[in-house]
Amino acid sequence: MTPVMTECDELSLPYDTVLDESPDFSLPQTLLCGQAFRWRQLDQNTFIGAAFEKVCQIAQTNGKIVVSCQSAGDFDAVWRGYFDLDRDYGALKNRFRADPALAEAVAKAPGIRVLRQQPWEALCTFIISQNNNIPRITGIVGRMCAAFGRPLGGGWHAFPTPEAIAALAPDALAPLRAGFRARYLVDAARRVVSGEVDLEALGTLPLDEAQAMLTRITGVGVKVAACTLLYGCGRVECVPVDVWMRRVLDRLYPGGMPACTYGYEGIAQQYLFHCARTDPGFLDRAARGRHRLTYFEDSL
DNA sequence: CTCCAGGTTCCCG
DNA sequence: CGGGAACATGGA
Repeated sequence: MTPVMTECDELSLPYDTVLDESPDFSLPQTLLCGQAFRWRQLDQNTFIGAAFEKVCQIAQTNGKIVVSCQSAGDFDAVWRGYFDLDRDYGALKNRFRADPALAEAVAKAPGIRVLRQQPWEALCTFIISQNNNIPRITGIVGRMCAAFGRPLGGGWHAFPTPEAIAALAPDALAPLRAGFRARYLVDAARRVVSGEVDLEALGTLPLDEAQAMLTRITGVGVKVAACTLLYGCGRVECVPVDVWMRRVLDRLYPGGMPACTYGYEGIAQQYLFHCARTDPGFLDRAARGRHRLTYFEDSL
């Protein structure tokens, strides 16, 4: 007997939207730079993933980017916003290039964009990220969706709702192998469901108030709060400071992010983070360059 | 076997 | 208050 597939297990992505290729949008640079954990690379230039309870495949070939969606309205309703396609990254990068170190970082990965994810998913994935590495974060997030998220077809699942997680005891999360972070996820869910953490308000509240709301959650410190605000709430002025950005700030910007990033510090952060993490010589080179500038100014 | 990983909490001086 | 160790898990 062959097993019968129910209709909802099948995945079809019949609705294509075609975009022109752009120097401001690289799929690997954007999807593999540690900001989102729900994308699988099918080949060099093809990815499939889920967000906002939808699945899509996105491929870059022959000067075009093809976004293949489940339903007719998905591109405009979900993916246009998710990939931040209405923001002019070319103009932003021109501003950033006023700073020499940023100019190098932008040149190194010019196709990075900052995704606009859902607040709850960003909160959870960055709770999971603490003292952890990207492959394992991806694994835990995948198991979390498979175990508790609504099926979307083809074995894909939505990210679980706060209600679904709030209803669980922490040991019910044991199969995720999230370790000590399991109870943090349940605490976060409980506070979201109770309204103590207002995910909508995080998008507009003054940054210090939004941070205070998030850090009330056990297991959420300043860094995870900043990631939630930047990647989940569209707060592009927000800079998560992890070990890599700590080094960048100490070495290059002890007085804070440079003026040319004003209002978009979080986006500038993404280029700097990527460069510091993947290019071992970047910080030394950039710091030397900074010293030369300072020396030059002193000699005037 | 030790070390480390987009941190945070807890505890001790 | 400031500095460390502990915290689960798994890959190098």
